[in-house]
Amino acid sequence: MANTLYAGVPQFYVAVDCIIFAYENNDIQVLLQKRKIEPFVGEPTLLGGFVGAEESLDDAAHRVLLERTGMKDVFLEQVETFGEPDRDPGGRVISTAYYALLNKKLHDTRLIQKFGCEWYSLKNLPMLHFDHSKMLAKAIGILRDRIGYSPVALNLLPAEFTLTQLQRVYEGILGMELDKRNFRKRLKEMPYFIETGKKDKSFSKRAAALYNFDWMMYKQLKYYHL
Amino acid sequence: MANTLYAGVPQFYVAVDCIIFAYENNDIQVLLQKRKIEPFVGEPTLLGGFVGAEESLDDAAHRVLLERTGMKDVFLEQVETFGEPDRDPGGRVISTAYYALLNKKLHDTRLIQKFGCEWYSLKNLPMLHFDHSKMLAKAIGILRDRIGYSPVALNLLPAEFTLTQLQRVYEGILGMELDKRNFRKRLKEMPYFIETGKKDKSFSKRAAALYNFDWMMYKQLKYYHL
DNA sequence: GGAAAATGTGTCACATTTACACTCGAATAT
DNA sequence: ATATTCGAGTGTAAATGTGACACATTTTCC
Repeated sequence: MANTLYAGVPQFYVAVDCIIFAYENNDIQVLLQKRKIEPFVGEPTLLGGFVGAEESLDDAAHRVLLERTGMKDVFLEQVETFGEPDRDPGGRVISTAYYALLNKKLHDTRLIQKFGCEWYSLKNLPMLHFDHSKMLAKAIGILRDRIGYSPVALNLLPAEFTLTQLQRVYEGILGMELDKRNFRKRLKEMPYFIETGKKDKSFSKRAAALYNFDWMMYKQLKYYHL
Repeated sequence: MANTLYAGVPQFYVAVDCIIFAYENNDIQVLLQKRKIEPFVGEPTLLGGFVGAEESLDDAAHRVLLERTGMKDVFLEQVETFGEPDRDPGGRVISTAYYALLNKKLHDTRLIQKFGCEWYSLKNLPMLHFDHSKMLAKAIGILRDRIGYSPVALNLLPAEFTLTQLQRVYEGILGMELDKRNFRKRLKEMPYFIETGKKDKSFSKRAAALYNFDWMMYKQLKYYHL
């Protein structure tokens, strides 16, 4: 026994559950997995996993992402920890929810199929068991809030993107339409949105300008303005 | 063994740590406790406790509050969960941080003395061991954000309060001075700040009007405006 | 009765936010 | 080759919100 110091103190299973967001076809989506164990076998569930003995919570969430989607360095942020005694009928499990924002083009579609994962539109989410619907709702709330003052939504797009794509991402997250001119006006005031000079024709007849985001400049300006 | 389902999965100690805020003399304060076990015996530490086998995280935080301050029904909100493998040298402990806002007049001063607790001004906080300084910093950040769109700061004041007191609470939390007229102008637009008709002379020569906050009206209006 | 200390009140300049409609360029169909 | 279609791209005016600012009032204390 390594821990004699806290002898007698109860111990718990600790898990992470990931709310994985992606963007495709003007639509924000969430990745859910068919549950493999009782109860609720076959029903969609958040992607979760137990935390390893020598693993941090963040590492566990990154590991779950890597195992299921094949992606490293995915944007992850903690949502909240859920610890009701009866939240999981299989045992006393504390679960920390994370949300992830990933570029759907870079994920491994075979891997997610192998795990029985499927993308669901934010507009048409199924009911989830346990407290997973609460986790999901909280994650959406945090994300909606976050994009108001942080450029995290860019994690849902390729490095080069059009302004219309970015607007669609915001609209999908917020669940409302935005005014094109006002949206673009605000971006123009931010010097870290860089026009690459390239054009994208795949979404329109008239080509749209491709931009990228200068994260270095963003961080420096943000730091400076503290 | 109750849990055969997750056999072989590692288990962890689970704790809560509370960042307890109060207001007194134009000053926001945090309650810290002298640590009783090695390492760092005698140093100030956040008020923490292990979660019981049949207890939720929220319940554990409320219990810690009750044990140490004698207060029930204290405002509590989860901050973040910390789970680095080496965060506590005494064992593998996951800890969920909570912040609490309480009316200092109602707490049991003898009880906190018995536990070796002391109030520290936000303006003059000591360094804390483990990840407790991170927890504290995060809690302050969340609180600063929260008071911008929620009346939680009222939990730091008695049911009847003057507008100057409330302004001092905001100033203490934000760490900056606010304009009196603009502050009061905004409150006047909110119908759930009710003038009681009573006056308070204890803080000024000219008496100040006492207000209370109609939580019912607040919730109803908020709900309605969704 | 005068000084000190905190309460309480309104306006104006400026910045921010919102609403709104047409031309441009390229592909496609006739 | 011409017309049609579709998304890209652009500016202005009105409304709203925010921030700065100064003095009279009431009571206590000396």
